[in-house]
Amino acid sequence: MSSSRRITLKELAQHLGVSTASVSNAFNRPDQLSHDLRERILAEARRLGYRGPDAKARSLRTGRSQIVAVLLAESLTYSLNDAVASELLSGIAEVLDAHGHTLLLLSGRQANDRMPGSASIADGFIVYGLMPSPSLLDDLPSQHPQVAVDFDISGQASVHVDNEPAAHAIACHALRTPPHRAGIINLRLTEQACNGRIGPGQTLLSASRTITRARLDGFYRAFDEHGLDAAAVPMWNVEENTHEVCTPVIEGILDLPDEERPDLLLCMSDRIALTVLTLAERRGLRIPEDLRITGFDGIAEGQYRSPRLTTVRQDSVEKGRIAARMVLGLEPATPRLLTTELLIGETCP
Amino acid sequence: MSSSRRITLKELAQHLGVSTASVSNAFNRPDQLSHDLRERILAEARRLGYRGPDAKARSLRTGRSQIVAVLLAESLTYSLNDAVASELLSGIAEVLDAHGHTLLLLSGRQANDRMPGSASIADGFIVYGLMPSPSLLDDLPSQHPQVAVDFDISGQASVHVDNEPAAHAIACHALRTPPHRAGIINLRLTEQACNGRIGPGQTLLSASRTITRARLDGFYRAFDEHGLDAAAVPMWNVEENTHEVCTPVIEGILDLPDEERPDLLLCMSDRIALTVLTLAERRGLRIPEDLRITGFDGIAEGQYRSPRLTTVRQDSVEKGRIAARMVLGLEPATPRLLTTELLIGETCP
DNA sequence: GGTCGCCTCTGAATCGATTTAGTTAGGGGC
DNA sequence: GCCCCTAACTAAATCGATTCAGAGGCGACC
Repeated sequence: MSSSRRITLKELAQHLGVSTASVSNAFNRPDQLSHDLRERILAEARRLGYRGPDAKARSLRTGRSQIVAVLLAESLTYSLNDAVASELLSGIAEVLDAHGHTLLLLSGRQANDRMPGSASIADGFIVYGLMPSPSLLDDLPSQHPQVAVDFDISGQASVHVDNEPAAHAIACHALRTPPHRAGIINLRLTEQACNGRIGPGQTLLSASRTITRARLDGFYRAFDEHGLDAAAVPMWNVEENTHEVCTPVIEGILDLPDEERPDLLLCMSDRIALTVLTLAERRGLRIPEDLRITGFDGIAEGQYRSPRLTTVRQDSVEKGRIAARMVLGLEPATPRLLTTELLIGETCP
Repeated sequence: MSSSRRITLKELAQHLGVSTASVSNAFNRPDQLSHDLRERILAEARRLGYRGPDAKARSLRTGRSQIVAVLLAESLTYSLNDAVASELLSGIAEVLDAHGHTLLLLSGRQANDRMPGSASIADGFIVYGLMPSPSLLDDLPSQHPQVAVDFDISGQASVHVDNEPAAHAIACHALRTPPHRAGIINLRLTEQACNGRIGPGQTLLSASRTITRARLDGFYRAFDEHGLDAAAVPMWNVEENTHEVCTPVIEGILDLPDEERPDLLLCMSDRIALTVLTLAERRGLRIPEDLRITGFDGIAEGQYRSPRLTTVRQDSVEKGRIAARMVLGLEPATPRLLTTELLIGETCP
């Protein structure tokens, strides 16, 4: 019954005494053969346990695999546990699913520095974030569509979020109530890796190297407009958007003597803001009386809790949907810029 | 320079005046040809923009694709936003990455009821959770390894968590302080879909149909051992492990008059427990004085917050690692049962 | 000097499908 | 009865690689 090797289309054709073309058509183009023959073929296929054309052979012959690869700048382990990346993937998966495609996950931080060979199996690529090594993109088969998310690949389609105005908006909201001492916690903003206070000597990355630079520009514009000296606002930096990495930096901030501790912290991500919130609560600080906190991203974790995080929401799911539609050719592959929405929670009313 | 079509291995061989075998060996088996020839081939490949053997053709010929598929019982959209599933994927990705494999995401809840044809491209399958339609598993190429996670496929390897003892342990912890009124919030436990109170008429699913049944058995054993009448404990049920679905059910519980509202809620998942926590806090209930809450899973969101959730941790990342190692043949493909760890937080000290 | 073995390299079969061009049979129109 | 058209089916080329069996050359050993 179940032989060790799977039966092939050719063998099935021989069993039936028909050509391989007819069997192929029975599965792919029902209008190309008579109803009776088709039924006969499908019945025999079921009987012999033939599960349909082999994907490897089919993809070689047709040149298409029905697979779209998502190439993530961060490691898969990190990305899968990051709410923003998960939402993006979720939006991508939704559209791919609806159009009979599947999702292959690739990371720019593999064990070795090269793209795995299996990458070239995909029909198209969605690239999320700036790769650690730009040469990785050279390995992608150039004749397949590529869509960049949250950064740019020259000459390719892209989906972006309007970071500067979003950051400006939330900072304006926060600065309506003048803080005694504001502070900013950045994410991967410095040229040299830095987990802690950003000193005057450190150079910052440009907006083409990190999206948080655009957010900082928005913050600065808001400070300026409120007559505050942005350059005097203390800044910290974290290299990774995780509890583990953020915790020591934030503890350093919260453990400052009362007269130095900020009473307003603008954070570059919800993950950072939530970590601030947790650690502040554990120290018995009153939120928002003793400390006001803002985030960025609008992840679910910040909203389905009490107090709710004040933040600005980017629709990462929609970002994924658009990228997926572009890569499938369902939508013109042009640069798209998404807007954001201010969410006023209880951490900074 | 860059023609529209990619150059093939055969064309590269012709350019160089060598056989295709040598070019193939240059990329795959460096010991099979002289150093000089190999360098000459690689140099010419670079010059002509040849990016290495095509994955489609290679996988057809070798029979292996270096791709492992993860088949998820839930939709991808749900799974990617579920912390437990994400941790599992994360563990899988970690091992696959380290061994040069990539990850293909498939869902048992596709648009149509059949497995996408591209599934047969994978070298092996990790199946997570009970499929909505069991026939989906028949579509999987049977000669490739399959590993079941959190359920069983007859005759296949599996990775399980020891649910009953885990649930027993946390219930025992909670019952050390006798509650006035305990309650249990279940997850997809009833035969008929039900979001709300479980009445006496409803039949429960067996442990082979849902993992939460084993957890309930553990709870019941603990009640028995503490001389409490488990059958008298009110139970609720939710059909999906999300804020949206849980919220109305939990509001119904918390809005009960004081003398009926439970002061101990045992929840089948951390997601449920965290939703209880949020809604209780918004109502001004004191945790744990007015209401003690326990979860199940040990997701990060429950621990990196204040108050910390009392729960029992299953190591989903490790579960993923083991499944991946089994599917790659790095570990014997035998049934594995993982133990859990009681985490005592502030929601039920 | 002959033989053996090793190192390089090549020719050709093969993986399992899809698809083009073409053949056959049958029916309708005149 | 003839011609043309369509429907149904087939033969064979092809997609782009891998790999087995074998050929040729060279040095070493007896």
